[in-house]
Amino acid sequence: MTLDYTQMDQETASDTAIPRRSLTMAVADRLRDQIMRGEIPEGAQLRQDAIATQYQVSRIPVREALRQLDAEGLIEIVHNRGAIVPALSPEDIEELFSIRALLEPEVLKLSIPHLTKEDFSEAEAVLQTYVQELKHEEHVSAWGRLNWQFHSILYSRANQPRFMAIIRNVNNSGERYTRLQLYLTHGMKRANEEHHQILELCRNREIAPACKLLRQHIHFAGESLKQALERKRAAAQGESAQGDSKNGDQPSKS
Amino acid sequence: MTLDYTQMDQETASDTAIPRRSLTMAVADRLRDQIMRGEIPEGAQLRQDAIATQYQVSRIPVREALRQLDAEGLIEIVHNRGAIVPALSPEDIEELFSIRALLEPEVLKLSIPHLTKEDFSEAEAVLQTYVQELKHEEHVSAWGRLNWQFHSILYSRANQPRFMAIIRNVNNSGERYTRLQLYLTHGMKRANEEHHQILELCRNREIAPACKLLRQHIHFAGESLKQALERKRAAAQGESAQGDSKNGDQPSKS
DNA sequence: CTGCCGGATATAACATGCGATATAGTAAGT
DNA sequence: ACTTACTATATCGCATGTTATATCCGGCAG
Repeated sequence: MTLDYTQMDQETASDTAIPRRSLTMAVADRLRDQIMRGEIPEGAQLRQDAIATQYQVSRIPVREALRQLDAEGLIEIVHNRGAIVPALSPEDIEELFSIRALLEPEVLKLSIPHLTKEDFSEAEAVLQTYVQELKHEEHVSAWGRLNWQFHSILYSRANQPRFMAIIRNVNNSGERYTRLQLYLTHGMKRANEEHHQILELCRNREIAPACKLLRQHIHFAGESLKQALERKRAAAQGESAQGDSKNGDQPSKS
Repeated sequence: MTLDYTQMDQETASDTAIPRRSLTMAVADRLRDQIMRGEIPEGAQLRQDAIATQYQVSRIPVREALRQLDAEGLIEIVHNRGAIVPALSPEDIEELFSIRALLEPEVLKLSIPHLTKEDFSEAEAVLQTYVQELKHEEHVSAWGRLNWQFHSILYSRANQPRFMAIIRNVNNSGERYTRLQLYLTHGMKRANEEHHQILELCRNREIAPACKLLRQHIHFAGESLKQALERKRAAAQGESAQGDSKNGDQPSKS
């Protein structure tokens, strides 16, 4: 996977202009970010022309970016019918978190022995930022990123790039639902406490307990998210057939 | 006419969507197959123009197919410099099989309760074909496919598409090295015996033993492949050119 | 003789245009 | 009035042409 991990947030502001480097990559990053933040809601169909004109590029980079995202599992491309952001079923959520619960403890196990003090303080800083952001409800989308940052720091010393690529993709696929978890504030609180506990166990190099707690942590997060999703779907069932306007910040066309 | 839409020979019944093939998909399948069979050797650089003229298509489908394969982890695209088939290090092999050893038993556990008699007989047939093919050394490339067929049949009832997608990709990434395992004939024999044992355990619905044996089976296969690869690399160290048997029809610059 | 710089060439990245295909809307027939 | 078939439009897919960038080679200077 040719993801450019080095430079992530350099072009966050510009809406239409794409900076240098590969246009395809830039468009893919942009769309991925928008999907993960929920700005492109589930079920939305991504039309190549609209995206191309929006980003001031031709349709070729857009097409390739869409194919990239399709391979990452973020969208689905159907022949001659465009790409859509699939709505994840509770079963999908369960499966995603099962994969996480399986892979991430294994990577953590390999990483813990090589974690440095700098890693720990960095993770600590992320957790503090996390607490700060929790106070502002409007920063929901930041939570998912901070969550991933914390986890990925802990895994960073495992030196298992393929594991990490898979884990990253799986996390991305579900991240656009993290805003749902805001509804269960106690769930977030619990997650935060577990994060601190996990970090402490890693500091003490208690590998097995840390991995076990991590597995439980992921499992619980998946369960609560699954339930939140089921509630949301049940609530959306009663409403109109077309009016899912609660996430009305969709950009696909204007 | 090098490219035929109509012939969709592969695809075991695991895929949900079996839509019409686009040129991009066809090219991607072709290239993926060639890479997995080893017809495109490691280190070869895939030039878009050459592939396009070879398959009688334009460069656009080729580009998109390459990007697809890149996202699958089969090749690496470097900006403005084309795509290459990466040479996997022994550590890569180890990581790939670690992932398999982690994911596949979990899927098998979920699948076993729902396996039918038809599944068992189908798997049995694959194993018999496998034994047949082993006698002909020239059919090495068939072994990888049969191996995957057998495994995927056992997992097919788990109904975990994302697990399966990951497992499939991980298997694909390493499959072009299965020919190396031919060198250790006893390893193949052992693999065959283990396959039969696993199948028997699945028949008796002995979930835990089956999963445990599967894990060991994958682990052993990875270890032996890793050792074979190390031997090959050590041998290739002396002679800069190693004669790969069949790559006469490939766009490799020389 | 060697190392650096600049142009030529090859190759990938991107844009535009055209043909193909699916969906929707309308009209006609039962 | 309902269903079906046909047409029109919007969108995707592929081809060809153009631009940008990296590599390679040769000349010039030190």
